[in-house]
Amino acid sequence: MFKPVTIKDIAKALNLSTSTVSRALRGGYEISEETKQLVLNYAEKINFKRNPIALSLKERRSYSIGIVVCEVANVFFSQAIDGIESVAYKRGYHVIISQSHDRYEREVTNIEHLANRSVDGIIISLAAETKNYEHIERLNAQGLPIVFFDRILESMETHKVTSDNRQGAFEATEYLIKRGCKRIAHVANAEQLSITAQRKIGYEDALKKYGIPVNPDLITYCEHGGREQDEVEQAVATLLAMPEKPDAFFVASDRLSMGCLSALKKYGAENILVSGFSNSDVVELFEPSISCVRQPAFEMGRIATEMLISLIEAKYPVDEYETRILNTEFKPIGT
Amino acid sequence: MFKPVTIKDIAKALNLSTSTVSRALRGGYEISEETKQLVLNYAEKINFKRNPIALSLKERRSYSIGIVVCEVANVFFSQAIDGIESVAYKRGYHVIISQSHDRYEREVTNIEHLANRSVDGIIISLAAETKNYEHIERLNAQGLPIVFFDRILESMETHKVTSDNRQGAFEATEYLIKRGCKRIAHVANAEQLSITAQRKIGYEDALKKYGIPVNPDLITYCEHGGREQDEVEQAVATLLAMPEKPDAFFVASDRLSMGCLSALKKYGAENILVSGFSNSDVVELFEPSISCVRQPAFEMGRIATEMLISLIEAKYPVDEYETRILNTEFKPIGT
DNA sequence: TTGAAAGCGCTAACAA
DNA sequence: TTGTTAGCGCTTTCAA
Repeated sequence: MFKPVTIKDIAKALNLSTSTVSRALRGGYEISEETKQLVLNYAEKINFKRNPIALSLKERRSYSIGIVVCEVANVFFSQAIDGIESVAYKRGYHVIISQSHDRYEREVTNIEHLANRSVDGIIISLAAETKNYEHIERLNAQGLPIVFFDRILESMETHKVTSDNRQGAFEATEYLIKRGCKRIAHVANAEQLSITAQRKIGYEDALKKYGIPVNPDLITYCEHGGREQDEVEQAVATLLAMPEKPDAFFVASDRLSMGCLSALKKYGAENILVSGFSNSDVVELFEPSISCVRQPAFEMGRIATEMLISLIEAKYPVDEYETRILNTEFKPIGT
Repeated sequence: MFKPVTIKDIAKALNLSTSTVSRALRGGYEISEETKQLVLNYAEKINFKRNPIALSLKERRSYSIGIVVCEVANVFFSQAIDGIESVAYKRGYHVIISQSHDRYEREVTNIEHLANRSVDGIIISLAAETKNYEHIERLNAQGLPIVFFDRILESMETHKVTSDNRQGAFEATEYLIKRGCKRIAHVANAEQLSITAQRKIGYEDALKKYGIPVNPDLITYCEHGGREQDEVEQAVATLLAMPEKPDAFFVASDRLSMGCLSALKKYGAENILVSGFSNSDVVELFEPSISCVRQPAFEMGRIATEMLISLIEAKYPVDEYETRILNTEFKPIGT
């Protein structure tokens, strides 16, 4: 069926050996300009392309990197992917995207799929449901380069990129306080995620700064990251049903933010002030509205990829790792 | 660095030949139950995985399929991707996603990247800017299985999946007419896209049915698919500046719909009624609001993948091709 | 039932 | 400067 031309075909046609052809193709030294042009012209004519699979087998690397995110339909992640692609392509790498849908099993399957010599390294943001990290630790121990972004695994020794989740959460909460809110609920992501912990600290710090007591009842975790809208609606309903209803919501992620706004609308609680993490580009269209903490998603992807490629191409084993924390930006409603 | 175990390691450890190990691993016949178990147990113990690259080279296929869409940040496409993945994984295929960002050059690059023996087939929705199809036609002629979905290439003989764009557009336009609108503008995608033509026909059919003259001045094409918001704002501004201002908009795609709503809000024209194609799941939060034509994106992805795999795994050359047209669903505002 | 050997497409020592 | 050859990991005839 699909039968691409090989180096052998060229060799035969030109009456050369495959190695000569190979050398000519890769612009080698040790070859006469004449032969080289001959080969190059012919290759061009018949539209020859090196077989990347054979190359991979030979070089024992694939020039492709794997990405694992919870889902591409999430603006934050699709922007991050754009950032990843921007440097990957420039450096000659393919990008293979896979989605965990915030499920542990999917994450394991995807990583194993990617790992087994078909990618040279992996960039990952953990699934909300992941609590066991063996699948990643094992690969890392085997020497597969892994870089974390966004939802990182603190305990693993490798490069990491996050945004300043603490500060972002602080600003979002402070904004609500300054707008006069006193009972600020926090709809959080799965408890074990790094970002959840950081954002919670920021939230609490803001409350403390203004002398507002931290009330654990006002904090709800969505263990599945809001994978099903039910989960979020449940959380919102519970908060709204409290004897002393919250007067504001601080929401910890893009998906949760959308879910909360929907739920608030559904329950007719549009008057409640909302701020939260979201990279949506149509946020100004939302009603009820939301003040957003923006993460530099593209930049995070870019940096994570630089880091990964530096690991992949490192001549000597790397033992100094870096954690980059990028600034967030706060956008109050209507700006 | 990363050094996975090979079949050879197993052979050495167990004092067998590589061929025996290979046979045992793939549950072959011609092998004693005893040896088989021995190998299987050992392989399990050391967590052996076959090297997919070597396999690909050998079998001359990669068990992976390539996808080209304009962007994953678009809900329609991310849903379609979920559909594609759902069947691909079940059938043992990897999925490699790439984005054209509606640019012709990116589409060409991506396709060539994917094609050269690293994928067994391609599922594609054309970039808005693509007007020349040689890059696809050549591959198809070479025997690489290709399936189109959404933005199809009518002239190519292969399987295709679309939704009923004509009917969807008809319903969206008819709705506006029934709400009393008389001057309905149409913000369309790039003119050469299959979906643009179909949706325009649906729009015009509806107008004709109700005796409203088709006014070409009310139709604006966005040649870049709304890749930059400027393009959409320009289109909206021009329409709003007409001596007889339109009283409604029919918008032809998800991206354009978002862009139009933003632009309408910006120009203070929220009173204009809007309907259009959109698979957004937070559409009820939008202000101004929009009535949506929903496409069965997941289903389209699913079917396209079934089709592609049937082409890939076909024992004999296929020469009967199918075009599936799926129904859309119309959701008036507030339902 | 097992092993030896060839080959998928390519590169790189080594020889000529 | 060019060709010969071995080998990347795996499967698969063919022989034993």
